[in-house]
Order: sequence, then C-alpha cells, then structure tokens
Amino acid sequence: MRHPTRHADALDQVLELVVSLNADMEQSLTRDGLTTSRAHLMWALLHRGPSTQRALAEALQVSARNVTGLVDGLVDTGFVTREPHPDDRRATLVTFTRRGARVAKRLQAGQRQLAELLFGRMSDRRFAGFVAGLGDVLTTLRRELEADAQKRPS
Amino acid sequence: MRHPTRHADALDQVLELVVSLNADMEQSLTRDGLTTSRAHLMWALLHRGPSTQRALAEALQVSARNVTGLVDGLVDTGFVTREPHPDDRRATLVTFTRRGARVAKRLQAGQRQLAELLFGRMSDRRFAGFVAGLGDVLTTLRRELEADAQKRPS
DNA sequence: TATTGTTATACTCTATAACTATA
DNA sequence: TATAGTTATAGAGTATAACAATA
Repeated sequence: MRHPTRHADALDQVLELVVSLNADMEQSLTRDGLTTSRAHLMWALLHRGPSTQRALAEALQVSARNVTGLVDGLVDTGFVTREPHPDDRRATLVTFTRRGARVAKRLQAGQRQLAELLFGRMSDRRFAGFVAGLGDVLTTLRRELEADAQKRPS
Repeated sequence: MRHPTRHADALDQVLELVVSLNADMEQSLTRDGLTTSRAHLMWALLHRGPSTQRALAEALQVSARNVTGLVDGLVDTGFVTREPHPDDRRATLVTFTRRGARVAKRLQAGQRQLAELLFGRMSDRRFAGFVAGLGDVLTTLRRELEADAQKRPS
C-alpha cells in the first residue's frame, strides 16, 4: 500500500471511463432506435443465430419474463420476429428481420470503429502497457467475483 | 490500423471490466440496502453536504422529478431526511441521518479498498503503464463525447 | 412431471408537463 | 415572473409467482 492515493485516483479514472463509455454507446444505440438491454439481446442473437427465449434468458442472465418484454419491444420496433420452433411447439425462435440483421452488423462495425478510435493512435508500447495492466485488473476482479459467488451461492 | 483484432480484443476486455466492476459494486451496494442511483445521490451528498434537490438534480444530471423519487426512497429506508431550508421555504435540504452518514463513509472506504484490491499488488511499472494508457483512452473519449455534444446541442 | 413462454403484480429509474407554494 | 418541488402520467428494465400449452 505504497501509493494509496494514486491507486484511488486510478480507480476514479476507470470509473470515469465506465461512465463515458456507457454514455457514448448509449448515444449511438439511441440513434439506431435501441436501448442498452435490447442491444445486448441483439448482440447475443448475432452470435448465436435464431434462439429460443429460454436460451436468450440464460445468455443474458436475466429472467424469462424479462426476455418476453425485451423481445416484445424488438418485435414492435421491427428488429426481430418470433418464429415457430420446428421441433417444439412450446418454444419460439427469435429471429432477425432484414433490418434487424443490418443494424446488428452495424453495431458490430461500430464496435470495431470504437476500438480503432480508442487505441488506433496509441504507440505500440503504450498499448502493450495498457493491455498488460488491464489483464491484471481483470484477473483480480474475476477472482474476487468468483470468491464472492462462493460465499453466497445463488 | 496495424492490429485491428488486438484493438477489438482490448475493447472486449475493457467492456468485460465495465460489466464486472458494475456487478461487484452493485453486489456490495445491495448488501447496504442501496441501489446504484441512490448510491450516486449519497455520494453527491457526501461531497457537498446538505443540499437542495435542485442542486442534486444538477450534480447527478437527472430531472428534478427523478430526484424526488430517489430522495423518497432514501427517506423510506432511513438514509436521509428532508430538512427545511433556513432561507427559502420552497426548498428542502436533503441531509444524512446518522445511519446514512455511516453508510456513506463505508462506501468511501469500500472504494479505497477496491482500489487497493485492483492495483495494490501490481508492480510500479505495470501500474504506470496501465495509468498512462488509461489516460490516453480517456482523453480520446472525452474529446469524442464533446465533439458529439457539439453536433447535437441539447 | 418438467419445461416454455405468458399473464399478473410490483418495484426502480427515467422523462415531460401541469401545478402549488414561495421568491 | 421565475424557481423548488410535487402530482400526474408514461415507458423501460427488472423480478417472482401462478398458469397454459406442450413435452
């Protein structure tokens, strides 16, 4: 604990990063007619292809009820449809519309652009230093969350 | 744009950091009987001392109506009280209860502990490298948000 | 019996607009 | 006339519990 203030200041900067990054992404999602939660669902759908709501609930770590609401919203705004599941008449397959697929790919492209904006002009040394530290922080944080999950099993 | 994939991977890690940090902080807030938004208000109150709701609305960048709701919640759960403003009978001074002040200080202490957890065991070199990169990223992001704010003036 | 998704209900955060009391 | 805060209203995200249809 040699420089507690510097550590606290660094955390403040990380928290500013969190806030600003959220603000930036939310702004561009709003332009596309999406909310953060709905965009997460779109993202999951992009990576998994047509999925049951149950699968999406697990992917997003939210309740089945919540997925019903998110899909309702995305259906109303024309991003996805509910298609019958071929083998299971209880289930539906949430599927992109043409527009939904187009917007999802745009989200992906926007993500890459953001990465270039943030890191593209950094020197290799600077970038490497940042990534190394980031890795350490993430490892510590993952371990902490895991330990905490052990203590209070869901 | 020499290593676009590495940049995208780094952004993925930053986003994981955002998610994990939120999860970790929310967990400990829940233990204290607080939500994220209410904790932000507590934080503002800790730094400003007894404040009018108007001042809190500006500090938190939310609507006056929203502050009414947040303060309602914090009053119900015993963290703050509404005291009459000495000079202006329209206004109230949102003020910590003893318990509220205690919890707010615990939040502050928890923040410092988190900083130590994340950075305390990093080598000086590693820490310096991370902070340098973080500074660059923040500068870029601030500039971007400002430019965006220019384009669509609120 | 177990699973998928919906209805019913409730709480939190957020916003705008109209209104009350005071300045 | 302007300001501080509340009421009225609305929409989004979140949860649990009860239920229908299907497996």
